[in-house]
Amino acid sequence: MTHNQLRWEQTLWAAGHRVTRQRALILEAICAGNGHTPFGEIYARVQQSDRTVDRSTVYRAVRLFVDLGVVVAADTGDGEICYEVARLAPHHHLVCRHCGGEWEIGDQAMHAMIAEVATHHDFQVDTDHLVLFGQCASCRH
Amino acid sequence: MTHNQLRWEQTLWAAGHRVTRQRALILEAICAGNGHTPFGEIYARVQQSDRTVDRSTVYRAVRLFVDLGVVVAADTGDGEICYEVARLAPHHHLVCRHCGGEWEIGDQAMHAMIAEVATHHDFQVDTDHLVLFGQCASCRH
DNA sequence: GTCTTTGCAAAGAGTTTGCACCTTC
DNA sequence: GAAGGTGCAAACTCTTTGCAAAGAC
Repeated sequence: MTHNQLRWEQTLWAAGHRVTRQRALILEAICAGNGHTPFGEIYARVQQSDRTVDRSTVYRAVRLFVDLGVVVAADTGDGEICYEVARLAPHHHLVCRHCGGEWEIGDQAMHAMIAEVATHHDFQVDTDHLVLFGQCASCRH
Repeated sequence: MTHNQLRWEQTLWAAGHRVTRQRALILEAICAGNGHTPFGEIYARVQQSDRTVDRSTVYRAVRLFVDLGVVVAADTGDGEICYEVARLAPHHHLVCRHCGGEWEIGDQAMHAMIAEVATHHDFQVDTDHLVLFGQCASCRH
């Protein structure tokens, strides 16, 4: 939720980029959503704080954050790319097809799957952000 | 590879749609790729058979096929939506981050994961098409 | 003062829509 | 013959780029 200020500022600085008010606003907007935030929503949130920030600035900042690894780009499955601040522990999302609800889960559930794929297909799965669709408990009743 | 003619024609017909030459070409183009086919490639293949078929026609046909369940839309992860003819058995894809290779796997590997999510999160995963990223055997050496 | 970043405007790619004509049934 | 599909053109959305002015350091 709160964006570890020191960290991203250092990361930018170390890569030779400047720390600006706009970039702070944009990162704040990405943090504001507790899950995945599509581009349009990031822009909308930034606009609420400062109407003068341009779309192109948001595009450039988001791309920069992704390139630097401060933000992770994930893909909700319908082709819409969503953004989220990078975290240490890999995690995944459950999305209900019916109500559209989202839940976050750890990656314990993936361990067995990853092991199976490793042995049977000699492939090292390295997915830090899966989106699994299905039906949530309430929608199933 | 071969598109079960009777089946899709019946499906269209049953839903009150017409079977046309263009739709046949478009479905053939989707089948032509043995894996995921992005929109641009579908269009390109259709164009090779018949230059007069319009882009909008391909868009409309693909959407219709997806709506009717004849074709499945999947998402390779980078925001590009790919299409594939629907099959009975659910299956998933492994994509190597390094060489870009693609492998198809069955859904046995998912069973454990699905069970885990069902018990721990009370969520019925219903994902018929996952794309898992990682490193293939050759690229790991 | 230098070098990056920003806002603006314009261009570009990808996708959708309206409509007159054509095709399927 | 009626209902639905097609091609064409235009519109629309989303994203990127060039450039002069503003801002970070």
